[in-house]
Order: sequence, then C-alpha cells, then structure tokens
Amino acid sequence: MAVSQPVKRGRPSTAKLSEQNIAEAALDIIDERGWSALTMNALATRLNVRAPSLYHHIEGQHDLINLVRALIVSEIETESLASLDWEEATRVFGMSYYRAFLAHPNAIQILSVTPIDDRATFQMYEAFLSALDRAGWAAERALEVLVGLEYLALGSAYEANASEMMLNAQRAEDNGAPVLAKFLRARSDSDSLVEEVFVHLLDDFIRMFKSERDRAASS
Amino acid sequence: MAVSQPVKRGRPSTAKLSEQNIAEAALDIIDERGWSALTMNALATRLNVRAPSLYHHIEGQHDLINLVRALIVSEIETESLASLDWEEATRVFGMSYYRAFLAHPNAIQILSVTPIDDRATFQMYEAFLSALDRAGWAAERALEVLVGLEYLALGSAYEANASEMMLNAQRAEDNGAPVLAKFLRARSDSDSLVEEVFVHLLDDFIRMFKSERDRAASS
DNA sequence: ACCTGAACACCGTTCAAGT
DNA sequence: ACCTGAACACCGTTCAAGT
Repeated sequence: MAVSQPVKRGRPSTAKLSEQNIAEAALDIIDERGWSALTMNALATRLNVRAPSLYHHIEGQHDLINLVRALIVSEIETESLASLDWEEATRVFGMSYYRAFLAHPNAIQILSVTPIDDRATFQMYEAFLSALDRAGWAAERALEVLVGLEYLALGSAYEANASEMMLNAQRAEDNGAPVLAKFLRARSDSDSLVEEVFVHLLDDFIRMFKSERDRAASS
Repeated sequence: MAVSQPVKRGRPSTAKLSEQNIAEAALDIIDERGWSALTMNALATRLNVRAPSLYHHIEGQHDLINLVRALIVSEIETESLASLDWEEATRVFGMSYYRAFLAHPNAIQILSVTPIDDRATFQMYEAFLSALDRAGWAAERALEVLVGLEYLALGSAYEANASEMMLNAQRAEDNGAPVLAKFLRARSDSDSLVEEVFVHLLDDFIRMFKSERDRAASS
C-alpha cells in the first residue's frame, strides 16, 4: 500500500525563497488577480511554501509592497536623463513612467498610498529632479511638475485598464445619466490607442510649463 | 449588591440604525483614523451596536463605500453648472470637487478604486458633462477633461494632507537623494497655502484645453 | 539558517434566537 | 422589523520545534 508522502520538515538543503522570487510572485498575483488577492497564504502557495516561511525573508506587508514597487520602478528609464534638457527629460521620464505602470495597473492603487521606503524609487526621483534642478527650477515648481506628471501617468495607466469597471455605461443609463452614458459608449466604440491619449496629455503638460517659463524669462 | 445590567436582546422600541447615520459614522472613522480603521466592528461600536446589526441596513462593504461616496459627493456644487460656459463650469466644478475631497483625504484611496454605483455620483458627472456637451465637446475629449480634472483634484487633495508621509525628506537623504531632500525641505519651509497650488494647476489645465480649442476653431 | 504546524487575535458575513 | 450571540472561513503574524 502506497503511503501518502509525509511533508518534509525543517530547513531544506537549498533555500526555496529569496527577496527576489517573493517580489516577483507577488507582482504576478497582483497582475493576474488584483491587489486584494495578494494574501500571505496565496503568495506562499504560489511559492510552494507555507505562509510563516515568508517572514524569514520579508518583514511583513509593508516591506512586501516596497519590494514590488522596486521591481516596477526598475523598468523606468533614468540613465539617459542626465544628458537631456528639462523638456526632453520630462518627456522621456513621463513616457517610461507611464509604460511601467501601464504594464501593472493593479499595483497602482496600493503603491499610490504606501509611503516610499526603497532605494530604487528614491533614486528614480533623484534622477528626474536633478534634471529640473540643473535647469534652474525652483523647489515648489519642480515638485509640482513631478507630482502633476505622476498623477497624469498613473491616472492614465489606471484608466486605460479599469475605466470600464469604474464607470459603466449601462449603470450610468440606469442612474439617469444619459450624457455620460453616451460619452462612455462613443469612446469604447472608437477604441483609440490608450497610449495616444497619454502622449497628448504629456505634450500639453510640457507645453504648459514651457510657456510659463518663457513668460517669466521675458519679463 | 448591584448586578451588572444584562444586555437587552431582540428588537429595540426605536431603531438605532439607518443608512444615514451608518454612513456618517463610517466617514467619521475614515476621517479620524483612516480607511484601514473602518472595520465592521469599529463601526458597530461607534453606533452602540454589534457588527451583525449593520447587515439589516447595508449589504456589505461595497455598499458601505458607496454610501460614504454619496455623502462626500453631496458637498460638490452642481446646480450652477447648467448656466455656465465650459470654462467657468470646469473651474467651479473643479474647485468644489477639490474642496469636497480635501475635507476627507483618507477617503480618496478607497473611493478611487471602487466602481461607482450610487445615483448622487452619477448625477454629479452628468451635470458637469452636460456643460461640456452643450459646448460641443467630442466624447473622447470631454472624458479626458473629466478624468484629468479628477486626477488633479484628487491628487492635490491627497497630496495636501499626505505628502509628508509618502515622501519624507529624511528618508530621501538616507537613500542617496539629496536633490529631492532639498526640494522637499524648501517646500515645507515655504509652507504655502495648499489651495493655491491647486488653483494654479486648475488654471493651467483650463488654459491647456482652451488653447487647443482655439487652434482647432481657427484651422 | 530556514521551513513547518499550531496558535493568537483579528476580519467580514451568515443565521437562528430573541423581542 | 431589527438587534443579539454563536459560528464559519478567512486574515496577518508569532513562535517553538524540527533539520
């Protein structure tokens, strides 16, 4: 009679876990089933391990979130920024920031409200702000550019994937909002490239700050 | 000997709960201790009731969130929009949208990712989009204005209260980001009125779309 | 050092029992 | 109709026991 294999106890000969593969598995779960599906149990199961094992490698949920952030941020272009003027730097940074999060829209909701606490993300901000600093931007305005850009990029990336769910045409109709319903349907019909919309907003955004600087310079 | 009062069982002579006071208590908890503190237990305790009682009045968490949304949205100006042109409508709507959420920054993170399912919110969108519709805006572009405006308003309102927490100058310093740290410190020193920053962004935003329309009209 | 099962204090939600 | 305690299946996290 075959006896069911007993679960091995104690330390395995080769470690199954690492910060790296934990972060990757976490991001996979977020991408596939949303942030709410990322429980310690689900994460452990995907890694063929029990939940308590995770605590030998990460400190808890907050730590886990910042590992996921570092993974996404690593896809953002920062090296070339040092050799560009502020307009080009803003465009390059904005586009790659947008693309990085467009690939992981489900991560946005949790990352946008968790305090930043990982080196990769600080270095990303530093690279972009240094470009503005070299161009002589004041602190207030430089941070406004950064924050405004983040809102547009994160908003557009989230919107591209989740707008159908947040604002549904049929529910709009049912709640006495025919104009909204008409607009929502017209958009989904045209089915435009979502990236085009962001490129458009990014252009407007840069032009807006450029014209302000030109006015200030000529006065 | 005084005997401890036994807890009353069964239906009380006058009902303790209603959708209204549940929603208000929920918003109070969110304002005071953040969204994560809004558990059914905490909510019930504040209303002098046990958690299961809530389910006689609300269907669950999703329902509760939309009740809170309706409460906040009720503070947004919509009546005057019908008599304004699109620029003024955008300014009035944007400002009151911003102010409504500035008063409840902790609600933003959950509301911005929960599908909209309450009449008050649909009616708010309808009022604003009707103003753009009357001005002849195309569906794509009108939704871009709405969505862009929401990001700027929600972002600024959240930022005004939580930016210290999200991006901390000392942590920036510790992670090798001196330019970011310098900018963050310069801003907190100047301590400008947060509303001024949003007014500035809102002006820029409207001008951005206006110049685009003017170009399109003259071609 | 690193994985495990057992245990703890919590969750949201259901439901029969009470008035 | 509406509030209650008990119960259910989950959470994240801690910790002693194993190798």
